Amino acid sequence: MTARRPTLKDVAERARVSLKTTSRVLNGEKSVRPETEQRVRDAMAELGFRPNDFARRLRLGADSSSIGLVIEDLSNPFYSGIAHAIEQRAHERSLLLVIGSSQRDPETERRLVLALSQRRVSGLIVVPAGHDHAHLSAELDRGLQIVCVDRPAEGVAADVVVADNEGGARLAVTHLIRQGHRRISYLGDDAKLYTSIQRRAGYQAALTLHGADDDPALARTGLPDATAAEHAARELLTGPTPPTAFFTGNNLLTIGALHALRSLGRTDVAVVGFDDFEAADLVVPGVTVVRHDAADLGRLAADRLFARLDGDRSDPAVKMLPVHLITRGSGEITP
Amino acid sequence: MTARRPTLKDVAERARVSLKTTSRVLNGEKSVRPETEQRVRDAMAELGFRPNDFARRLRLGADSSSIGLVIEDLSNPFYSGIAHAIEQRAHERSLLLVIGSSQRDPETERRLVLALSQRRVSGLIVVPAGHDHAHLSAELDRGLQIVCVDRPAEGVAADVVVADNEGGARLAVTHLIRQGHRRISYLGDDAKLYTSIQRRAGYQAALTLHGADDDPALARTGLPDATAAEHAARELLTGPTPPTAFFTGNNLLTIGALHALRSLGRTDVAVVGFDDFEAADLVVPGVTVVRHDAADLGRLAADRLFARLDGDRSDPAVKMLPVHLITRGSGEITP
DNA sequence: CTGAAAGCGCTAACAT
DNA sequence: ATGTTAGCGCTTTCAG
Repeated sequence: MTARRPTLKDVAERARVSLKTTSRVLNGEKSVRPETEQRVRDAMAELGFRPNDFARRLRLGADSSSIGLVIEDLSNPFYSGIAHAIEQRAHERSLLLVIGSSQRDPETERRLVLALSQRRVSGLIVVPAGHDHAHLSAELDRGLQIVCVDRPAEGVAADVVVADNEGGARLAVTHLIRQGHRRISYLGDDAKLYTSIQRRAGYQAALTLHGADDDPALARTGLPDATAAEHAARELLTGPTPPTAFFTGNNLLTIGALHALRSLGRTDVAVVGFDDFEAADLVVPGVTVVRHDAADLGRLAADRLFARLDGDRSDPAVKMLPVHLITRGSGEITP
Repeated sequence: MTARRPTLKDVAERARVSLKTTSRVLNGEKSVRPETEQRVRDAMAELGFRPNDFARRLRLGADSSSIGLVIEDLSNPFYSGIAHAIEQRAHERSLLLVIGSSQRDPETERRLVLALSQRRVSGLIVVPAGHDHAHLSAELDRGLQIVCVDRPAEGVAADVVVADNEGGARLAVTHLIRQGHRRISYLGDDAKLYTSIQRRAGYQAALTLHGADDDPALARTGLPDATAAEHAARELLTGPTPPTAFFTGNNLLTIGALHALRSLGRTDVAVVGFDDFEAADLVVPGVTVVRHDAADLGRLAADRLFARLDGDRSDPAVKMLPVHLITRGSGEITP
């Protein structure tokens, strides 16, 4: 015999008042005699009453007072940093955060977006995966507010908050060139990803601008993780025309490259990585990186979404955050 | 003129069928003529219809098909690792994950738990903060399934999944003693925290068991972050009776201690830390740590919760996960 | 195969 | 200060 969850009506009967009076107490409306209010409150406590959120929101025509976040991989510190910043901002507005990891799978992303929309999230922040973003446009058309973070969704009229990937890469590679390097290798992940494209472009731009070697063999992309980067770096270093420096496209690949250098006993090769990481300053030499702040990215994305929820109807805009070169030693090794 | 969101009734009218038939199509019931079904589907598409989840769940008496997670700090890789594992498991069951960070504040935790319960999450996973867990018991009494992870909530009859903190600490300190250390310092965070208590206990137990120095001045707790640990370590090292080894209570404190050693130019002091961290093997020497897997913790907590949701009514149990000592060099330095 | 009516639990009007 | 009635959008009897 599983006792039915008590409803407002049950409370009303127990307190010997009408449903409406009970509702008044629940909602803190003032026009209730203190004595009556107390009786109602007692009844609620005795019954362990909890208002039914669905009924309430249905009646009010409200949304779920939560925002949805579809992110790539919550276990990656960069993305969880974004998520945390968003969660903090949401908390300030008494909104809950519903999270789903797309695992870079466009279909998973699509399903998550749909599920979140169905649950009537107040707004959505997405790290877009894949290339077909029709489902996002469809939600926008239905009136759901969407903000993209870390990369834009091509062809979707939504706000975007991104880091200056291209500029950061140019900064990194120019720095290496200034140290005297001519043969600089680029290690990157999925070449079709927006961030990869931008970083690769910055790499190329810097090479061209300063007349460094633009040898296609030096650019290795499609590296999914640290191990792949380690293999690629080792191959390059032991090949016929090795690089004297690496520019690595993300934190995992940086770590992979450093493992390769370590295992080959090479201390004469420079490394600059995109993304900072824990203990980067404890490695010897310290790892020079292009840092971009995940928390800032998340914060600004949340703020953009809230502005929209508050009625901002201006044209969708791209917000690009600056990045910084943190020199710690590994990028200052000369050839 | 913001057009009202179309309802099932609107769809029914447009398709010139009854509400019920439309509902049948929506729910994929078979007893609808294909032709009728098509008309309804067309109407839905034309109107951009989306079923109202609140109405649906209200009518069905269902919960929100999501699970709540109240965690300490999503930006800490350890906790985001837990969160990610839970999210993956939830995804397999088509459940969404609603996350809130308590920031170690019991009042924030209480509010989050209440909010999640009100939203009718199917179940709750909590990293308990503080000491008064009455709100958790209250939810349990109302029938909400709760699993605690990383630490138990004292006095609450809920399942718990924790790492073997005490055993891990004993392992670490015994290892240092075996290297010949007698004066081993313990750096810990908030001394009232369950994990801290356990790790501290393991430290003491090992000291006592092997007759190493149990000097109270060597144990420093209440260190909130890496910087605090760095200061504490430096003080100890430059004090009258310095330790020859450190056992650090979490990843942040380990990094702080390493910074202190680095800045003092000390390479003769051993360090073993609780928690593994990114690039721990790239530091020189590699950092010896007690590793416990956040993903395992999350996975098992989720599995426990799902078992409960599936009707398991056995007594609440504590699941303790083993930890492993990863020797990389820093813990093998002899005095 | 299709439809009319009732009701999930709550709040907003409109009484009293 | 309190109560009555209607209805949010959906699904579920129960009829046709």
